[in-house]
Amino acid sequence: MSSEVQQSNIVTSDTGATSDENFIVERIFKAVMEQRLAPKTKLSEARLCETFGVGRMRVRRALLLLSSQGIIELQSNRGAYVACPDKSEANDVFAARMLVEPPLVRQLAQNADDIDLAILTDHIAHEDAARAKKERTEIIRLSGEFHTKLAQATGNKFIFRMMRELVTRTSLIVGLFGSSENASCPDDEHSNILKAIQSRNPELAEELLISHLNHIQSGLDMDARQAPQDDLAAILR
Amino acid sequence: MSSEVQQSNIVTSDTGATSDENFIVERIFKAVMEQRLAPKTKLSEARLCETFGVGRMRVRRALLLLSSQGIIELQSNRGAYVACPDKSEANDVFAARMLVEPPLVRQLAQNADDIDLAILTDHIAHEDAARAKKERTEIIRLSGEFHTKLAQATGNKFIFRMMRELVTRTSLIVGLFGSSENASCPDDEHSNILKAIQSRNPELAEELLISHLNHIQSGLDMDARQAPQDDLAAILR
DNA sequence: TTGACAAGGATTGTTAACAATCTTGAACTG
DNA sequence: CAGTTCAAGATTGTTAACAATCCTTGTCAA
Repeated sequence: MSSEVQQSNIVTSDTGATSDENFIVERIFKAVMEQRLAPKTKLSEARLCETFGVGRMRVRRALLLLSSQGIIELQSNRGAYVACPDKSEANDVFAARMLVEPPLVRQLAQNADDIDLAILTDHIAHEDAARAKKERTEIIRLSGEFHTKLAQATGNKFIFRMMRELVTRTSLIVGLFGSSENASCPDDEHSNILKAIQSRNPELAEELLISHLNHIQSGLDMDARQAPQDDLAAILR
Repeated sequence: MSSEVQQSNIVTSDTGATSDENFIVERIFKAVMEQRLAPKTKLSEARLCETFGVGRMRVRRALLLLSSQGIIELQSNRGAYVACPDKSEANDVFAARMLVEPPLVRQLAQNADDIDLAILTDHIAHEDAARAKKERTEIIRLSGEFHTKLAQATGNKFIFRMMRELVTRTSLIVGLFGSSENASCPDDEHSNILKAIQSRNPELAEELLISHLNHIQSGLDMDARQAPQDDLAAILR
């Protein structure tokens, strides 16, 4: 495990591309992740240009990158829309997480160093604080980020990228199929998973994670999809 | 498990983007995968334009996509170069595969249907044929593709994408750090893994896969890196 | 000979105009 | 009134010229 992880420079997200479009990508990515941009929302080039004060080329490149990550969908001659996962895709996302995440926490329970654990502990504190203040978007963001940080704690950028994609998709899915209450993860499950990792109990950590994922998935209603639209680019600040 | 998998339309690689640049991406991707394009090779826009008979914009978009997949590296004002993984990245790739692939084959041993197994069996036959004829690039291609097809057999596009990225990186790494002999996977290990899956023996399949990955990794010399260069764009046909 | 320096050419990055496609809405027909 | 057609506007796709940067090469001086 690495100590540089929390610096978030070593294990970071986007490869290639200049910093300008990475900024746009990150902003939109984050907005989707926090469910501030609903699926099917149209992202027009002109709007994004003025929002970010940047040329059309940069916006187009950013959109291309986002589409390659599955965050948005590019329709030919029709523009970019926030991705809208369907039932089957939702199942795939959870299946993929069920495959990857249990071995991940198992490994963390065996190998995580103190620095990683400190970061995660710190994160849980933030989550609790946000929950206490009932800050909806903050709760959503931190809930997803916990899982991302688990991956980050491995110090492995491939694992991180995989998990980041899966967690983002999960956020879209929960926004689409979840009831307003369980928009985030159940209260203390994250904390319990971390405790299992800290007490170096791989089996327990894995078991808790599996039931955690099951809780999230079972809180979804795969048939009734949520209100599709809403649009403001002021969402992007 | 799905029956449409081998049609390779359901679980496919690239999201978004028009077909033209996907063609370019696929061509370069494949060339890297088959070790016909060595790391550090420069991919100049002009060259690619004439090679594919396409405008500069298409090429630039393709390069951006390839860089987002980590296949190439975009250097500001200096152009695109085939990615050149270092020692630490190589270790990360194998660590990620060790995390993902064992549960994957375990799951296949439990759930793979006859169609999936038939595809894999067929693949092994092709591999053997290529080996018999000593067709180097074909052997390399099929060796990697076996692992990709394992992922494809799950019918899960996220798992597929993850594995595809990892396998491609592995190909780069083996080309860089491997001796000329073990450029591909050891002879009958793929076959044995498949047999374990067919006989519905998850533990054995997992065990064989782990030792298979270990064989590949231990055949590498992480310190002596290979001849860096060679360039022709006729490589792309 | 070696090194620094500068000019020219080559390559990449950016912009703006143009072309193609889609969307909107009003007029028209049945 | 419902449905269709068509034209104007809006949006996206493409191209070509221009700007900026990098690389090469030849010259010069130590």
